[in-house]
Amino acid sequence: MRTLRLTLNDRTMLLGSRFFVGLPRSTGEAILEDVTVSTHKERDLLFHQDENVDEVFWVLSGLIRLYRVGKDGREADLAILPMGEMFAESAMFLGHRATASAQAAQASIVARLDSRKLRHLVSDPDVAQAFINLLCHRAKMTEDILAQDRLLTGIQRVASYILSQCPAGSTNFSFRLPFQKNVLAGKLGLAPEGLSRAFSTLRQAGVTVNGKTIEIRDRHALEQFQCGG
Amino acid sequence: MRTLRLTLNDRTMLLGSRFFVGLPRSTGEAILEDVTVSTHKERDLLFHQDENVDEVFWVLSGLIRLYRVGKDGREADLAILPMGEMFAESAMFLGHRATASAQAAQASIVARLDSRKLRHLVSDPDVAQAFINLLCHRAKMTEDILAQDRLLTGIQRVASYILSQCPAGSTNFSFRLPFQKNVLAGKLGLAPEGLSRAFSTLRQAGVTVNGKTIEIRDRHALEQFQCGG
DNA sequence: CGCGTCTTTGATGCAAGTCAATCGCCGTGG
DNA sequence: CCACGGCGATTGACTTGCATCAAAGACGCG
Repeated sequence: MRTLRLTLNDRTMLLGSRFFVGLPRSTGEAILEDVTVSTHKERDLLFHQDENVDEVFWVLSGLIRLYRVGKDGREADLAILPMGEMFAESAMFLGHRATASAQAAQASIVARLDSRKLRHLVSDPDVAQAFINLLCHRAKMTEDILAQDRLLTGIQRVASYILSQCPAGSTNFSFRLPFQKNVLAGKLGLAPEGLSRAFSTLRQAGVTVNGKTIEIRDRHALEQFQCGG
Repeated sequence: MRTLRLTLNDRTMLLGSRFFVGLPRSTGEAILEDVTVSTHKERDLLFHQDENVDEVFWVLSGLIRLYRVGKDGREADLAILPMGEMFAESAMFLGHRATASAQAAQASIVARLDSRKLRHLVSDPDVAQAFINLLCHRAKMTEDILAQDRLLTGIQRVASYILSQCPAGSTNFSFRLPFQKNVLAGKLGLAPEGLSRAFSTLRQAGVTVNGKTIEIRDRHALEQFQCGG
């Protein structure tokens, strides 16, 4: 399903997101001029790896999962993108070939723009700089994940994730998972069963899981786990 | 040790490398104007993660290893950079903080440039485009490694690597490893012992390893392994 | 020739994937 | 309102992959 234009809310949300935030207002508005909007049910496929992709996308709501599919059909998540994130941006510089598949991990709304239009604007130094910032940030994210995969065990990655959700300074806190456990498992490079077991091991570090609510009794106990206890 | 200027060979090599190849000759030469050169023994540290890095680098010869160090001291390789590759480029856009450590994996020679100088040139659309291309390419590399780590076993990654060295169309070939097995193991996310065992398993697929020389009798047998045999 | 470093091999243990069964939750329809 | 069916989450038993430790072998270098 396709709706024609961006709501005002979505527009201001996007203008505050990573890609646009460094751009002059007028440039940002000009880019958003020709944007279209589409909605997707959970599990809808936006595009498939190696397919031709002539658009760039922004997540307006929901959650988009980027992943690769192996020869045996198994899938590996590369990123889980929340509201405001841009994607398929590197396809537009790499011959319009998608480097990964994109799927709605929940019901989602997505903004899209013909990438040729944006491509021309790269001659504007502000736009180029925005791309560079975005790409650097993305590169670091992927490096972080790779390093975590190689340096930490599953349980340690889960502990890290929980701590990353902890507001600085608090030792005792709780939060709601922003997505299904399924999705979190994929993001952390674990099978769903593995995540489940990790949670149950972390109980002894004072972590209580109830549906999507996670409660941490003592931050420091968790930090022990994160560093290899 | 530091030598003053670039040799003519190095200069033309760099001008043909990924970052410079899309740039007008004059722009490339201007950038290389203020470059300095340093040489490093194997295992020399160029910079450490989280350190301040005010330069960007190019590999003139040898091999530079980018890696992260975990809290327990274990190391995870993010990339092994051969001649012509640029690095620490994202530090210059991320507050001059290195996202990884860099070490010479062999005796190496490296060109370096004050990153503030290059930073100013990003307002030149050609230079900006060169950065964007570089960053996209790098992002894809890292994604590839992540996907390989998550989708393939160690043996399959080794098989993939060997096949990636195979000239298209030939079914029967041999080549020399461009670095120590140690380094290859790290690049593939394996312990050295793991790589050794992988080679010995692959013997039954017609792979013969003798020092740094690798010989493949039948490409197709290897492809079986790569896909999960 | 002898020493150190890289590599290989073997034995062992842990991490995590897989398969299968169960449980709990929620929405549907009777 | 309750019974049913479906799906995600959990748990258990088992298997595989790989790191680790230890020792022996190969290789290069002074």
